[in-house]
Amino acid sequence: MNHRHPAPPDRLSRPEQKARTRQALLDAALDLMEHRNLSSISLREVTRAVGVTPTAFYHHFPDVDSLGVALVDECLGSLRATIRTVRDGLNSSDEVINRSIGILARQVHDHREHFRFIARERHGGVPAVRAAIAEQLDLFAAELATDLAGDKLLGGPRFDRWIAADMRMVTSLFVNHMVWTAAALLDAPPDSTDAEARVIDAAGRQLRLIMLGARQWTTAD
Amino acid sequence: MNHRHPAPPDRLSRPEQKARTRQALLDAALDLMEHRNLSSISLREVTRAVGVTPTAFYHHFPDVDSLGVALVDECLGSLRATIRTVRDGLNSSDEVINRSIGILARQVHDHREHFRFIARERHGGVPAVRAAIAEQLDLFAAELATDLAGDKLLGGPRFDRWIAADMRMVTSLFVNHMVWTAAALLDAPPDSTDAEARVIDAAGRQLRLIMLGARQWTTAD
DNA sequence: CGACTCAGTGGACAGGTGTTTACTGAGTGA
DNA sequence: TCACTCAGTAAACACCTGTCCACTGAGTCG
Repeated sequence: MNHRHPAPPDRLSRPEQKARTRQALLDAALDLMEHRNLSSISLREVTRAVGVTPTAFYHHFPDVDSLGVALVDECLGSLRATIRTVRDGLNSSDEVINRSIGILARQVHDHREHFRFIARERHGGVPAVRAAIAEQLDLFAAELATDLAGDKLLGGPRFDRWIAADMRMVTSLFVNHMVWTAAALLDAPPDSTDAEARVIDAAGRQLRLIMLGARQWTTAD
Repeated sequence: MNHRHPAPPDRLSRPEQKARTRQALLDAALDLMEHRNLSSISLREVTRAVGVTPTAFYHHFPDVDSLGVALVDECLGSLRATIRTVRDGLNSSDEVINRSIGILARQVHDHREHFRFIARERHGGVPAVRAAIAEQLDLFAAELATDLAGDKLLGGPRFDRWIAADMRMVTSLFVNHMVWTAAALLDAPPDSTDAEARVIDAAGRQLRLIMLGARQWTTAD
């Protein structure tokens, strides 16, 4: 038997238990935000849903806004990671478009709450949360810029020749389109594959049209 | 002197007074939403700001959400009217682009609260308000579609030949871009003409790129 | 073992909330 | 003139909120 006891078999260690409660608070908040707003859910509701005392909340977050910031990192961080793992193997630009939208649609389908939260709070919420979202979206745009500049899209625009300012304007166009597409997918009824397909089709056309414009773009200030 | 008294000179008639209070409630709500959210302002706050009893509120709106719906009509209705009055006299497509963005920028500059409200509540808020916003934006897209199809843009895409589905996808692209541009203008500090100019410049480039793509677009399903 | 840490408890606090009820009194139309 | 309408009042209602306080007791470390 162990004469030291750093990790008893069934009972959880203290930091483990704390992390678990913290995660439970995050999950509960996301749940409560299905039909509502970060600023319209109360600290007490969240703790009630988890099954702890209101006071216990303060051991994890100074206030509800900070919990919101943590949620932003959880939601967009995971999406960014997912996208990073599948960014390679680019071929024709149409293929890239279809693939990207497919990934986005799957993510929205699997993590509705995450995207709903981001769409809700992007312009809607507390300054701190908005800033956190803006920061993550800027990271998206920056990563997209390096990917586009580095890789060769067969039959697509020669992004490697673009000046920085134009690069930023086109990546922000893509990122905004992504966020808008996610929001449109959320507005579609969750079970109707038909409505979802329509949104995906329209989004694909829009991206193809933008790509067409980018190919023609002469990069002069 | 008047022997009938339909409108006494200094005192206001009853419906006038009622309309005035109603408008005061709308204005006060918009004011309170400068840093906050429709669902996080309270009925009592609004009435307090106007200087009437909480109970008086119910003579104008059944609840705060309905006030929100009324605000949507006020904000987007006025913008739609403004745009309608200046939609004529189109020339080259670049000119149209610059003109449209100019109008938008001026409107945002003059009615910050209106656009802030729309951006906040578009995906953020109560279902009724979101629906009202979506309806108004669809109206925008429809009007834009008829304008584009009817007029001849010199050097621009021949929109009059497009099929309906593609027309919808491109107008929704424009409307979304408009909303996003408004939001970006709001995020810029209100006094800095420099930041504002950068946003306007980027938005113009994006629209020109989209127009370039539209010109190339072959309308096949 | 024994001292210490700290996640979570339970109760109380002052203050704000939406909505109800009965009322007042100026504006109004016959 | 006179009865009626109805925007706004005043007080009370039960309820929920964030935060403070002193506390408990299991996990942890020397």
